[in-house]
Amino acid sequence: MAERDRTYHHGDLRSSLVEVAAAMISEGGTASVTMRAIGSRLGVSRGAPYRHFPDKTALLVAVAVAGFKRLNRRLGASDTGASPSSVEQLRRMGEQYVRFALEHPAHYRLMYGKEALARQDQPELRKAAGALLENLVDVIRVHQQRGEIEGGDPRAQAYVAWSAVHGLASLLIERQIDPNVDVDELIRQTTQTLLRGLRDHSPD
Amino acid sequence: MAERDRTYHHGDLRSSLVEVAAAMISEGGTASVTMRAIGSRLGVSRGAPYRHFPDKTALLVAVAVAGFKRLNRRLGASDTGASPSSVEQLRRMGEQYVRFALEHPAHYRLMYGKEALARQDQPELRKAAGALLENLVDVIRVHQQRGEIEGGDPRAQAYVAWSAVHGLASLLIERQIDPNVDVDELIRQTTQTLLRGLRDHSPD
DNA sequence: GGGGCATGTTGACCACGTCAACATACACAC
DNA sequence: GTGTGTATGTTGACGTGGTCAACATGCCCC
Repeated sequence: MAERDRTYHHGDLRSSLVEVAAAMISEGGTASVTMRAIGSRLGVSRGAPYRHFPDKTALLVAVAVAGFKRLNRRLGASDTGASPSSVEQLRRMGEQYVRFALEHPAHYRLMYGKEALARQDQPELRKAAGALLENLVDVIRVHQQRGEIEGGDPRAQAYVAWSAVHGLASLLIERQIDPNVDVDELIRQTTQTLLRGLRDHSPD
Repeated sequence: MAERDRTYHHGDLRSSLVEVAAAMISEGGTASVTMRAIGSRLGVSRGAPYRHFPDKTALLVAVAVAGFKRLNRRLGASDTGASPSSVEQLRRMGEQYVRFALEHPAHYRLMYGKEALARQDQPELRKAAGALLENLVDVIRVHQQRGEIEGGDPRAQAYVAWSAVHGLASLLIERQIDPNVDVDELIRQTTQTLLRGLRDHSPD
């Protein structure tokens, strides 16, 4: 993957480490990611990563951050999509979100579920996830101004929307959902319900 | 905790193990749960648990299952609540769900996020989580019949509802949500939005 | 062309899950 | 009661993995 020639000094170990760790997570799950294994895969010793990350957790944080950035980029793409017409745009964002999780389940799990990462407040992680939220808030604000979504605190609405898609993604990944269910249809139904709920109307 | 007298044979190690493991998870997180530590806390050697569980994962599964049962019981309580009047009942269920997660974050995390548990299809776990879903489906069906919720596949709607509360619970636990946000209000808003979305009306 | 810092290596340590061999004691038959 | 078999608990050992300290290497800049 890394195009560097292999001298004694690797050249760009740090980013290679993140890449390889991410790949290994995707292939074999978090359990298969071992400092020794990562090193050996890069033709480097087990100790080498410690020159770039204080410990394994820090490496995993970097991987998680990279995941958030990728996800963010992907959502951005569907954001500025062809026709920024109706609520359809928001729908598509939600869909892309879930799809990302389904395509990279282990990576997604790391981004969220990792207790070890959440335990210490990792500022980088927080920032990456925060960026995601900010983008969502912006999009919601736009839709509010168009009157397509009920007024009120856009941040709160963003949290609600995030909850919906994250919850669905999470349940799907953890196989809590009957495999016979039509996933596409379920995604559509979820975003549909969410958007209906966010649309202004009705008494209470 | 366990009231047994400590002879050589513990008497009821199996359930004590589950209890203690659950307690340790709550107190120190999953990482603190070690076969050795569990044993020592029960005045028993590190090998003893292996007479009751084939491996650590099996023990954790038992803990997770216990968690699902507790959660289920709690939701059941709010189900048959005083006034089975309006959609308020559903709202309360959602609220209780999230509250449970907030009160037992590590336990909740174990119930879902544990990759190791999900990886092998643990039938017991599946059953316990399935029971949760079934109850939710039932409640939704009732509300459908009352016309308080749009018709359609109640199972799909249950998944949508589950996604919403699970997502919110998960984000809260993983501290992805700004601590300055009023949690109660956010919970209310989430269930509110969800129920609006599920209510029948409007074109599409 | 030499010194210093960044980077990589190796040996060692400890914690942990797990297994096999061994110990104990309770239950039940006689 | 006595004996024996099975369930339960213990201990020693092994392999894996994260991590640190001591050492090696080589790039960069004067």
